[in-house]
Amino acid sequence: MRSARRLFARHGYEGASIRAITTDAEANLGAVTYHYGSKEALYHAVVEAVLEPLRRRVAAVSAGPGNALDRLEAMVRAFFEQLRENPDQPQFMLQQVAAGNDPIPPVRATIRTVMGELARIFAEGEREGLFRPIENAALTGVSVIAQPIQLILVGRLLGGEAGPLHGVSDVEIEEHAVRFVRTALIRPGEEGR
Amino acid sequence: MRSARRLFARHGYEGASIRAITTDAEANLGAVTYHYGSKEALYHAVVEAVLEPLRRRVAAVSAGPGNALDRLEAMVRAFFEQLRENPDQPQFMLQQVAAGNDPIPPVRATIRTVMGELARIFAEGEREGLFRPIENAALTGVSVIAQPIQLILVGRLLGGEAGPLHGVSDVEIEEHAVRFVRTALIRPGEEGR
DNA sequence: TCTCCTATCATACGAACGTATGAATGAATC
DNA sequence: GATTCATTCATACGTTCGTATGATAGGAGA
Repeated sequence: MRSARRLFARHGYEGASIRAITTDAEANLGAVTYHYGSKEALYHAVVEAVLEPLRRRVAAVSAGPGNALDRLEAMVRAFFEQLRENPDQPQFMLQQVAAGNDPIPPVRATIRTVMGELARIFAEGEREGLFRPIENAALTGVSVIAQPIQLILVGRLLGGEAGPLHGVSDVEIEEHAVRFVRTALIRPGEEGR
Repeated sequence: MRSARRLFARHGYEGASIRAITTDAEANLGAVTYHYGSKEALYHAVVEAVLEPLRRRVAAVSAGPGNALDRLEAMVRAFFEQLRENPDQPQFMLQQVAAGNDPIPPVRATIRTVMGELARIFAEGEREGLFRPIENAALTGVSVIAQPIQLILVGRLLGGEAGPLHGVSDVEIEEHAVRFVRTALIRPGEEGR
């Protein structure tokens, strides 16, 4: 599983061969077929294993303490935490998106969970007068989630020796994302909160 | 080229075979080798062909009229225009990012151009007092560019029959992105501009 | 000790891959 | 009309792919 996860993330579904995975895992070539039935089944298992903890984390934040702004910030931080702990995960999410096909069930479930929790936070934030009016919760949700995902991924890409993000720490990136999202959503006059 | 572009975008580099591409293009199997030399050379040609117009467009916006806020908005709209006219492009950009390897030269050039132009806009916006203080231009640039990319891609994914973005038009998506970015960067008190 | 049963192993199979090769084609040049 | 030359075409090569198969191993339960 660990090898599959890394190689699928790095090279995509077609690019990661069963041979490469089993060799990396120091297992026999037949191991995938025996334990999972097929390469595709292994892939689905990996995706589910990657996304399930994210769903749990998101649900926990949503049930957590604080007002809407606190919980929004916690949501962004939860994404960062999750993506930092699982360096291969963003690639998976983007591969799913980039493929453009109907997403497989665990992806669909994760999208539904995240969007649902964000919509609740937005609604509460508007009710409390903490947030600006939000015209479309789904679009705003995408805008918010885009921050951790894009920043982590692109940050990795631009963080190289000569890249524009060279030397920028993970903490700085997270604080930037939180500030950016907060600023975009908070109602003018509530900035102190 | 057109077939290669579509199939590379849809299935990734490894997932799109020369046979599939040439069949789709109603060309001979040998056409790729003859005209480009190898599959990899074809891929590089496709990436360059996809990114070059984007670089031109970004440069044009940066040289265009208006204050920093106008040009920032124009930049976001330019991305939407570009991505709408080239439906396969976002996948390419994300595949490059997801692969995590050293980006190939056209990608590197595009990143440099976009980030550079955005940094100029930010600096001018701060100087004019139109923008909030921007702590890190590169991070803020990523946050801005994440909007069109993520919204177009995820919008496609969530726009299905039962998706949360079903029925949301391209125009609404673009207006949302412009508003989101504008709100996140404009200095309080300048909202009327 | 013998019997299961699960797991690992080496190996084989057909299909699909990227690439190479030489013949056919057909418009341009003389 | 003959020649040239850039393309197209059918086909072949060796490799790698996902999967299937039968042998082997080794601990658990009788």
